[in-house]
Amino acid sequence: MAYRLLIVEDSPELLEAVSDFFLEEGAGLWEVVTASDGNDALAKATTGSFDLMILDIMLPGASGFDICKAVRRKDDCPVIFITALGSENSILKGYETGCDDYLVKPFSTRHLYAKSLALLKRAKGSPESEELRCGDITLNKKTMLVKVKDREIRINSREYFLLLYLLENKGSVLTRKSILEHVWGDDLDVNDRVVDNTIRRLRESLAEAAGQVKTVIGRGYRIAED
Amino acid sequence: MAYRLLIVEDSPELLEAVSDFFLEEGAGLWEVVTASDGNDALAKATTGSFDLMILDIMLPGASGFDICKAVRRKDDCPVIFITALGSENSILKGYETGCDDYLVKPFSTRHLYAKSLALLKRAKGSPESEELRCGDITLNKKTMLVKVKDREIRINSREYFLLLYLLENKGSVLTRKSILEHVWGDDLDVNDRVVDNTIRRLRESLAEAAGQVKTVIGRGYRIAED
DNA sequence: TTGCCCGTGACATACTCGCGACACATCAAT
DNA sequence: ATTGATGTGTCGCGAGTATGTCACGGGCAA
Repeated sequence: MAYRLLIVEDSPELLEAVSDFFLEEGAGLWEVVTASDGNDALAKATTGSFDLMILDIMLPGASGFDICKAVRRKDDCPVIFITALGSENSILKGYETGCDDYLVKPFSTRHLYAKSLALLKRAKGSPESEELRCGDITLNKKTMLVKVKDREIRINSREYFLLLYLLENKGSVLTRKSILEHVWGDDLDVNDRVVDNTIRRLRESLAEAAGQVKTVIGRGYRIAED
Repeated sequence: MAYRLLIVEDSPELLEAVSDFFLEEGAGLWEVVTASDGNDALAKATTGSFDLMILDIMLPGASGFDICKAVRRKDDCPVIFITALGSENSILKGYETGCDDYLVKPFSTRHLYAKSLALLKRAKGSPESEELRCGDITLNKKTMLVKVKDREIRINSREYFLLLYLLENKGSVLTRKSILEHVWGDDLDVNDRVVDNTIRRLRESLAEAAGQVKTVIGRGYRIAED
């Protein structure tokens, strides 16, 4: 699914350059909304829901600072300032209003793009990773194929979603209860032992990598690197 | 509780400047570990557990990239590169290795500090931030792993929840009654001595850190820094 | 000392979990 | 429709682990 991005910048050329770069570089990854004056931006920022905002500071109407503050009152959406104001005070003011990053013009669009990905990854968890890996196990969300040491293995649906849930929470201990909720959903009229059994079958399917599925007695299960 | 910060930089002056700034500006907020060559840094980064790393790229021994990659194999700790390498390629390579930010020298220490705070705030909710620490004991609520001096220990479920309760109320004395209520819940038809016994077993599990679990005669138990 | 409080080891029991076996549903090929 | 292959839920057993209980003894304060 696409990430919603708001770009606010009063120079039409720069706005277009940045916007185009995101659209071309991450084909389909971004859904870009733009604004070129402060009040328009404020309206869009406060009413819409975004995954990332890139804001100029000096704007006609409300300033980038104003927009950032307004956003922060509402949610925790990542914010990057791009501005010609390179003074230390201005930078620090930016961070005080709660921005995540501050880029002084002129800047490399590619650099901005890399920053955005890193920030999004930090805020949301990895953007475009279709592959989840842990030790010898690789799971591809798109093809739904699972590999152990680059050898493809046969795995059935319940096991697949269980493994997916484990991998998406690599390292964490998952209780039976939460496993049931996430993998079985609302069919909560099932026996507790299905989890054990599915874990067992998953381990069988994983063959050499079976040991990576750890049981934490009294607490649940987790997946580990080895 | 202090954030554990690793700073790696081969110029002694810069290293000291940055380190001092963090220690003075955020009095008590930071626990700083430093390294000035790549191999030392690599050892510290992979064995210790940190909340943030600030890495130079060009170093004697392993490079900052190497350190970042090694760290990423283990966990998700935020990484900021500080370097004289300002070329676009180098910056992008930095982001590819999974860093969160890339600062080109010369930079403002105050700016670095602000970035660090913003990043740390953002990284909340990541595994590292779910950690409770007291003296040599670290408990991660997400992974449910307990470490003593960075060495993982085996602990069973009852002991785990007892330790969790102690750590969440670090400093306070907890009576047997309140411990029973919180750790045992509704099964209140248990003997009073189970608490003692579980405390004993917890101390066994904690090995060297056993002394941190203090008994307060006539009142109950508390956990202390040493 | 006396009495209370706590630590400790031993022990019995309760519990968890892995496992095999089986039942039933689904689905495709015949 | 019949058949068989496959996927999935359920049951019950047994080994290993966790946990509650008890009894004993030591330390400390009065």
